[in-house]
Amino acid sequence: MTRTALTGEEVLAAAARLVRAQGPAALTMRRLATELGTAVTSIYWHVGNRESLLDALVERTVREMGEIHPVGHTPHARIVSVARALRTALRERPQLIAMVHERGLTERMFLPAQQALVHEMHTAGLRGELAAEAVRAVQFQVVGFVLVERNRERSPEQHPSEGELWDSPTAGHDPALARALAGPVDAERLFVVSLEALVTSLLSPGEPVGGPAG
Amino acid sequence: MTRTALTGEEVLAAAARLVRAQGPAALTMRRLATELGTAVTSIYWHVGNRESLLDALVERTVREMGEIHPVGHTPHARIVSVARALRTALRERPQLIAMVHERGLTERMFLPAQQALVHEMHTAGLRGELAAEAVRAVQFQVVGFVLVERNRERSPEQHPSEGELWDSPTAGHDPALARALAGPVDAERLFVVSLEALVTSLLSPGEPVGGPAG
DNA sequence: ACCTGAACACCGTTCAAGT
DNA sequence: ACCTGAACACCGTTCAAGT
Repeated sequence: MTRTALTGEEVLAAAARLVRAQGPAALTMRRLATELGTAVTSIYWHVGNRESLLDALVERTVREMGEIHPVGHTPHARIVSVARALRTALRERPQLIAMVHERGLTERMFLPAQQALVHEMHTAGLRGELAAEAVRAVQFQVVGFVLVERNRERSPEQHPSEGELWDSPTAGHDPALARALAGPVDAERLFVVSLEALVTSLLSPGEPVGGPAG
Repeated sequence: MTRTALTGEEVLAAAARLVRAQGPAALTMRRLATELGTAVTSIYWHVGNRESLLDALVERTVREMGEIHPVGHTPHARIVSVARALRTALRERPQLIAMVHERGLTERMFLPAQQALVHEMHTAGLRGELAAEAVRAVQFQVVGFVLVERNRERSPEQHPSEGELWDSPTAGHDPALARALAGPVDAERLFVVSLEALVTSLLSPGEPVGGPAG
């Protein structure tokens, strides 16, 4: 019945388990202590206060997000593949990613992907500010999309749902559109469509960046 | 010194003031009561518990976000103007928008803009599923961008900043790119660039949607 | 109809005291 | 070096009691 000495790693693992299973609100110091079979105050000795525990948890998630490998034979395809891989990785850890986002480490998390993207932009012939802008555009696109997507999934029951809101009168006599907007979003498809549009535009050197104002 | 009878509106206004001034964490029932000069328990009579108070607060924000007027002479320009107006409105209420997002009412908030966008897509000749997809692509783009943007602003001091991370070796011998990625983001410009790319692609009927896979 | 204080079950955190 | 319980200052919420 005597437990082996508590370690910081052990605390972290239990904390991650709690967050994954019941969300970040369930991660209280007292519950964690019960889970570990120790006094609340022992946790403080190993990982400091709750704030630094969350920091460590998020740090670990950022490390886990490290690897991405572009695939495909053109810069366009390879950029799209990085973006898709990133989306997948983000979607596998929804609560932890939300915590990373809340704590402002989204950029750090994105760095390996950013480096891969830089390489592809160079291959595609982009340099300097133009390449930097292209990299960031893709980054914002992916992270933003995943945040919105996740939000939609977490709250499938909007109080007046899109479905109820998009009855025929408001849809401008376009029943197919009304049906489409009332139905669920094909997020995968929407993601690829927007991404393709963005990447195509970024890699075409003809258009002046900033585009026509109207 | 006797205060006039407390009203639900009064409670809501004080709550909004607290959130705006000190963030959502500062909105505790006890602090709110002190602010209002009443007992904590009075608040419960007027607005129910904390959860429903936050609901009401968010509801009010969604209502406030109602109006947007497209400007410009082409559908392209008018769509871009709606997106920009929306971004501006979202950025004026950062904490409240975060709360709307957390509570899953982002869609409801976007509805008036969505209706305006549908109109413009129709004018541009898009119909049915294609139009619906275009509307949603713009919606995801704007909301996602603002979420990322807001996150970056809230945490300007990344522990290893992008600046430190992008020293010359990692940047692939492109000092201008390194400088650009190390510096601050021109969010306005990035927003417009990505948006222009997206809208241009959505409104061009030549390209098959879904694009080349690589 | 509206307001109140007391009480309950939770929090995070500190600290002196143990081994 | 590691663990503990007691104590403090906070929470949200309920409820019986007041007017």
